[in-house]
Amino acid sequence: MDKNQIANLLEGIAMLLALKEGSSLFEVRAYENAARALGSLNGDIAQLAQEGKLKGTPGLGPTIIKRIEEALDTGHITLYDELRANTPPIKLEMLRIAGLGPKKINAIYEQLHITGIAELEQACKEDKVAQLPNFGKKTQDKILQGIALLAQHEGRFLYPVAEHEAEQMRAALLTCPEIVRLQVGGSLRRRRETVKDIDMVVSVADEASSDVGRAIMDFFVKQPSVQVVTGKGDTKSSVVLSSGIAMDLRLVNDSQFPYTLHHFTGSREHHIALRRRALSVNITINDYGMFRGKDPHGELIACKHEADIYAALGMAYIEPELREDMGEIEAAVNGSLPTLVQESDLRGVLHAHSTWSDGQNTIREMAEACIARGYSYLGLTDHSKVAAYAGGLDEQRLRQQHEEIDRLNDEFAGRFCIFKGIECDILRDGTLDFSDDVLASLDFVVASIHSNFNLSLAEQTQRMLRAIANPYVDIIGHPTGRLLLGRAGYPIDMEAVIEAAATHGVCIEINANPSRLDLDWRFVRLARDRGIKVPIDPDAHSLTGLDDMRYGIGIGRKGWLRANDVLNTLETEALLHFFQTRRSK
DNA sequence: GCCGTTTTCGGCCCGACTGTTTTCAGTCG
Repeated sequence: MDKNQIANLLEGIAMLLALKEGSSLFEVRAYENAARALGSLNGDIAQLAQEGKLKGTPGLGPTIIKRIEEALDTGHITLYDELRANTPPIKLEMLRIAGLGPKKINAIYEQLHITGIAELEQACKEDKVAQLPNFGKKTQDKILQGIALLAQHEGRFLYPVAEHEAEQMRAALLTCPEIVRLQVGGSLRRRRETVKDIDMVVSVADEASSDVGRAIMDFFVKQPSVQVVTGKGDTKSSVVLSSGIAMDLRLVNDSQFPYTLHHFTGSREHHIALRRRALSVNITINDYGMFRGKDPHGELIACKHEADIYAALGMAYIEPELREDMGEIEAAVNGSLPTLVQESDLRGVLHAHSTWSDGQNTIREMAEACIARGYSYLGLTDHSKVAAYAGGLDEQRLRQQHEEIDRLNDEFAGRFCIFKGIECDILRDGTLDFSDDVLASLDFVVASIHSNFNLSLAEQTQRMLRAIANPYVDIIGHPTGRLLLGRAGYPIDMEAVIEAAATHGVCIEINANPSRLDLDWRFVRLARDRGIKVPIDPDAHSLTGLDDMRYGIGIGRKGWLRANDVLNTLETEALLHFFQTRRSK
């Protein structure tokens, strides 16, 4: 059993405990904390357990360590099995409905004996839920809305969808002259790969009356993109937009803005850790300020900007992308936070397609679009021959493509460079779709899996490791094959892949396509720590696909990448040297 | 269930909004 499987079991225990009547919420939290602590643990879990090194890890106490050991020894956690056996599955399903928590779920289950979501929907329509004690018509309607939302999108949205909605609303609100500051917070600001809802914070002048706030809230809920108003107050309103995504608007006085923005940027885990640190230096933080002592009406520590909040705690400013309680607080205290990569650090594009395979634009068009975006090079990577569905190139067409690239490079000489690459399929057995002498004719090789997704974890990992060991492979493309909100990636031992890539000096890309964002940011950090260069690649199949680079930048920043950790921040000559040096080894 | 340079017991981040009930519990972020 690996680390993530055990973390999932612990998370499951937390969820099941929450649904069990009479259990302690703090115990639930303890299991949640433990699951996360395990997730961010480096190294082989079995080995750490054997050497007794789990002890001392914050969040892992004697009881939970015993449960981890049980999972390692037997593949099971008895507590989990028991809880699972005693929890009707419908309770877990109901947990995913917005507005339903453990208490209401238990009340519904005990009194209506529901066994499925469809039955719950039926019971709502028959007005049975509204009749329950402490329930009412509005709660019932909210449950129906929640069920509809769940069916529509599984409750999450791709980053660009949320970004677009947020940008539109931002532009509309900025026409209100009373608004002093306005910023998007939440997971969107933290650049998570998918977003559940949009948080926006606005401020008005300190001396503004509550009428001003009310007018802004009225304006907000009347925007054309608002479909349903789910809550409205003077300082907070909630809506669902026509795209199905929920949005909260928070309104404060301008002197409270930095504290509130910080609060609504999250993450929850970052705040718990930060507030714990604040308490240890006798400071209390809430949505509206930070105060000396334990009294949230005590002496205010004045902050104009978010950075002042961290400074008051004796810490460096923590970029929103890093606020996930993954070690950023310790790093901010001891001054070891990285200077994160920015889009302007990128010098060129690697991993892009043209009309030679399944791209929509010619090589020239792609190259000129790169020049227009300020890039110095394009690493062209059309598909290899086995990818017939994508018009993959055979050896002869590859040679013809190289002639075209040579002509274009002559034309662009001195101001732009096209590198001859390929996105070469990794075959089922881990060999590549081209022979070594064909691969040798290229400047660089991206190797990707596009078939046989259903191999076992062991087989898929072996397949990838064999490809990584091929001396002509420079970059692994979209390493899990996942499509966000669409399909899970193929099973693969990513730690083993990263280890092998580090050994062979192979890069692992962040595929910047917003439906992929693969390598996952949680593993980007690990790859970086192992010294792996991580290219940020658009996998562009058209000119507009080149604009996806910024989504990859977001993920790179979440993975603590600095500019020199990213392969395509290298200038043309340096990158060529990098590829040639790998070849000569 | 975890944790401790005030604590080995008694805390655990903190507050808005909602709905139902009439003073507060539940949910959410």
